[in-house]
Amino acid sequence: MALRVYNTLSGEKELFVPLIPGKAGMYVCGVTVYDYCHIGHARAGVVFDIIYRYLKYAGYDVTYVRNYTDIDDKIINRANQEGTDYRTIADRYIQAFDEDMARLGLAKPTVEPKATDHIDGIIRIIEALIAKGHAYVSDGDVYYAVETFPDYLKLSGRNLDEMQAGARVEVGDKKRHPMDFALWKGSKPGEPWWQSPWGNGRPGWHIECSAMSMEFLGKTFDIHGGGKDLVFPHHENEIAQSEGANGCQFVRYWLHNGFVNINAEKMSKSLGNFFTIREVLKKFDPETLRFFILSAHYRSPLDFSDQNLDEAQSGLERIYSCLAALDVVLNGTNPAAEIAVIENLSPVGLELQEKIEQFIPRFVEAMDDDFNAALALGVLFEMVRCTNRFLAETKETTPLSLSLVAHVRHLFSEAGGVLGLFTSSPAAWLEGLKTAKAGHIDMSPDEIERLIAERSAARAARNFKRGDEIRDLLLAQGIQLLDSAQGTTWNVK
RNA sequence: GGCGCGUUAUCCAAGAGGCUAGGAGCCGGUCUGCAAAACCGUUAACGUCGGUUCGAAUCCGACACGCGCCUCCA
Repeated sequence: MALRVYNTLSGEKELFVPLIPGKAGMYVCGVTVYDYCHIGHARAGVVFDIIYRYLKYAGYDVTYVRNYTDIDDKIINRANQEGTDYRTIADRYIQAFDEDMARLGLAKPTVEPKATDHIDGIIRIIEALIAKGHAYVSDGDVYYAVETFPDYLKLSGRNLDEMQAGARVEVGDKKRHPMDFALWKGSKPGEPWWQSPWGNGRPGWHIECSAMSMEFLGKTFDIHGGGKDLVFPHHENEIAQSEGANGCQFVRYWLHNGFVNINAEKMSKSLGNFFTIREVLKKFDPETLRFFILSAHYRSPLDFSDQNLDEAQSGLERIYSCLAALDVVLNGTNPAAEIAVIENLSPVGLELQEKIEQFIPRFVEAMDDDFNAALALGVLFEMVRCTNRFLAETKETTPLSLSLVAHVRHLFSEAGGVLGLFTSSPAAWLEGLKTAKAGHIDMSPDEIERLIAERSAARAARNFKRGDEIRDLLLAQGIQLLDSAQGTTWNVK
């Protein structure tokens, strides 16, 4: 049983062997803070959150670094549009990012550095690159000379000649080679700047990640993550910078998450077909969004639509309903999960017992296989079905049934801790879902209650015709009635 | 133009040669005055054409369709 991860560099799943036994260093490219995050950011955040959680669960001492890119053309443009400074914009959207990610239940990384706090480190790397002949100064800018780095494009599996055939590369007159990229940009009037040996200016986009990862994780570390779209040029350039400057391997395992699609097309700022996390969370609860993201493998494309979110919500509701039923049985007690006697178990009880024993091994097997959360969820659902069956046939609780139920509950908490799910109290989550749905109807709760009372009276008088009329009336409003021995309640369909 | 990925039942989705994935839905059952909800059960698939193999959704080849990267992107 060992963790295997898909490494973009090799194009294969590889056994995960950390640089230092028992430890894992992980760097994930965060966001450029110039606008609210969209659900593509949510996916990247959730994906690497469960990778982080699973590495910890697997026993590694993990150092997780996720940066904020807080200086960039887009931030400056936004500041100019609003007539303010870059810092105001960056700080505003850093805060927004933190709020969004907290709502999605992301665990805090070990460090969340900002590019602008690492200008010194950035300058040191650029100096080293110049000294080694990998970079050159040109009219206040500094560029990386890609032809001096033979391994350039090894991550994306291209070559320089083919890239040029793409013909979308502009040949700047400051560059020696059209593919050379900026490490340092001389500041234009009105732009923020920092002092450097090459004059006042600011860092290029790629260099900050080389500087910050080296600062917190060293010259070589285990995992570097980000969206697929960062493979080229961002991560390719990071390799050129870090390996060019340090002369040793930069990253051992490159992990890239797939995109969120809208109607099978990539969702992106440039296409304008994106939804912000905030918009989505007005309609769906954060855990539903997280569950949806986890329902596909992290490298696969994920098609976003209301229908798919609805389905995710139904699935999550199924699990929470089961957990709520477990909590009712447990009724606040916390019996030992150890099973003392397993004679007397019915076939269904024996099956549950078997599922319980297999649960963690199967869960771990799924997650060990390149963090296959979708498969892991399948294991959870099998447990739900088996548990429901057991609860349905168990009329009275016994110490044995209680211990089985408690064991199941513990397992869901354990798996939920890795997936970042089931953190709410099941009853509260289900109630919250009902309340949220109730916000979408026109009828007031008082009016509904009045009609329910009238219907109950009619039914008591065996006037089922009138009772059914009221039921149909409410249903037309999207309100469905739930009759039970305790009376009638309602929810929104 | 170059490089790469994908195509699994009504929909979403896992699956790296022989083992019921799973979810949503449909349908059937339990429950109910009848329903609904809930629960249980059940159904069905591997883009096309070839090849390798005792055996292919899975490996190889061709084709078709879709998508991504090559420009800022998660």
